Order: sequence, then structure tokens, then C-alpha cells
Amino acid sequence: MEPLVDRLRNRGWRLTAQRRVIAESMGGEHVHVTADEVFERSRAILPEVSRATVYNTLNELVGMGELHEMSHADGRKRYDPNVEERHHHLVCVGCGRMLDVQADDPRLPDEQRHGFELVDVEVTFRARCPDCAHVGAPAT
Amino acid sequence: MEPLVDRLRNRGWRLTAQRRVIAESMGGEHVHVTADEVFERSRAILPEVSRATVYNTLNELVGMGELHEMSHADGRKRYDPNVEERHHHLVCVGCGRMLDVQADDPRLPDEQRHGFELVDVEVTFRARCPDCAHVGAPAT
DNA sequence: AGCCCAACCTAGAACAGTTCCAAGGGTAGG
DNA sequence: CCTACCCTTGGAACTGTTCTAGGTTGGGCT
Repeated sequence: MEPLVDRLRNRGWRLTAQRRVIAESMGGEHVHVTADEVFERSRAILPEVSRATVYNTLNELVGMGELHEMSHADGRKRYDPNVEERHHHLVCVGCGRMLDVQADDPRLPDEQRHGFELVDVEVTFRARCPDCAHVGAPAT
Repeated sequence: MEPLVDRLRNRGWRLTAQRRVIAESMGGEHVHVTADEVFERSRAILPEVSRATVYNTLNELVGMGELHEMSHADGRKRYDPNVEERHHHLVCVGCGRMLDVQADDPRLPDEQRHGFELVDVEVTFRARCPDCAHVGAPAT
């Protein structure tokens, strides 16, 4: 599949320096970053990028379906560049790090559907990442 | 099982009027409310309840394990009083209504664990509820 | 019953994340 | 080179949540 920036260009999106930097900051990796992390990474490359542009661009990408947005217990949204491949998530309960994983979709028995039409299933595995496990049991 | 307020009293929790009202506002029903809805409902019964007390009380209940907290796409946390019975959620993509459902936990293959220690699995079935299905396709 | 003190509650200020806004800037087409 | 128009910017505004300082109260003790 062609890279994100190419797809964007093909859609007639005006590809400015800021937008390119932001799109590239998302990385192809399956790590899900917060808007603020995108802002930091982008600024490391192009120091004049503004926070507003990061938010604008992320929201546009989400609207185009090039990015998935997901909420997180800490209140910050995370952005997921992996929209091609169906996947679920593994989230560290300590630091909030979020990775893509493959797992079977659970099924919802008919008698549990309450008349709803299913659209999608999201699975989140909550876990402790190696770094957070090392710190020992959390106080409390 | 004994009701929430009794369990709280048995833990030596000081049961003030405010706390009782807040705990009761959560209802025993399988409906998941936001902090602000709890605030509104509580205030309908005891008008002097403050927002801070609602937040404090909800957080204490979560800390005690008497309530589950869950984030939602709109940025507001929801609180789930059903902690006895393991369950997952069915969420309407139209109106945000959230119900409890029973479904098997999916398993995460070893090679997908990235060294994390699993703690829990959350499943969210996204769907359209009967009411929202009737309204026809949403405008974009 | 009345006292006392830690635990509670309140209103409002402070915060964090996100969105909005008015003004300035860059770029493609003419 | 000019002109439009879209993009970007910094800061103000908003929303949900937490913190703070000071007043209030439940309940053990006398």
C-alpha cells in the first residue's frame, strides 16, 4: 500500500511542510501517540509548528478515515495510524502505552443483543508493560 | 448481595447525606452515567451537593472497587455500578447508550503479548440501538 | 446531653486537553 | 507579479476534572 503522504496528496490535500511533518510523526509503527506527543515530535523537526495545527491536522485525518481516534482513561486521546489492518489493543495500565495486537473477535450471543445491530467490536487488553512491571508493585 | 450503601457502611465509611444521595443516584440499573449526570441527579434530591463532592465520592468509590470507571469517546468518564458480575459492554454508536452484556473473553496469543503481563480484557460491542436504527441513516 | 476533632463538604480557583478565532502568510492559477 | 484562497499561528475560550482554604458535621467520649 502506498504511504500515507502519497494517499493524502492523491486526495488533493494540500501537503504543506507542517502537515507532512505531522503525518510522518505518527510513524508507521503500531504505537499510538497522544496529540501532545505528535506536537513534540513534530516540533523537533519543524520548530514553528503550532499546537492548533497539530489538532487541526489530526482531526482532518480522522475525518478522512486515515487515522483512528481513541479515548483513554487518562483523558488524552490517542491516534492510531493503522487503519488498514483490523486489530485490537494492548494497553499498559501503568504508563498508558498502547500497542496493536491481533486477536479473535469475541461474539455476542443473540440473546444479549437487546435488538441492537452490531457494527463493530473493540477489544482492549489491559496489562502491565515490562518497564512498568520492573518498578515493582505500585504503592497502594 | 447487600446494597451498596450497606457495604459502604460496613467498611466504616462515614455515610453522610451527600454520599448516600450520590451512591443512590448511580442506581442499581445497568446504565452508565457521567459525573455530571450524577451531579444533576444528586442535586435534584439534595440541592446543596457540590460538584467537588460528586467527583471526590466517585473517585473514592472507584478506589474501593465499588465502581468501575470507563473512558468514552466524548471525553467524559462513565461510572459503572455493576462490579459483581463480570461483563462487557454494548454501546450505541448513535446515542451513546451503554448496556452490560455477557460474552466470552477473547484470548491474546502469547506471541502478541510483547512481554506485557495481562491484567484484564475489556470488550466493547459497537452497535446501533433500535431507536437509533429507526431514525434512518444519519446525515454523514 | 454536650464537646471535640478528624473527616467532610462547599465554592471557586486552578489545571489539562482540546477547540475556536482573528489575523498574517504561502502558493497555485491567472 | 497579483490575487484568492486555504493554511497556519498564538492566544483566548471551553470543558471536564482536581485542588484549595475555610466552614461544617458525625459520632466517640465524658
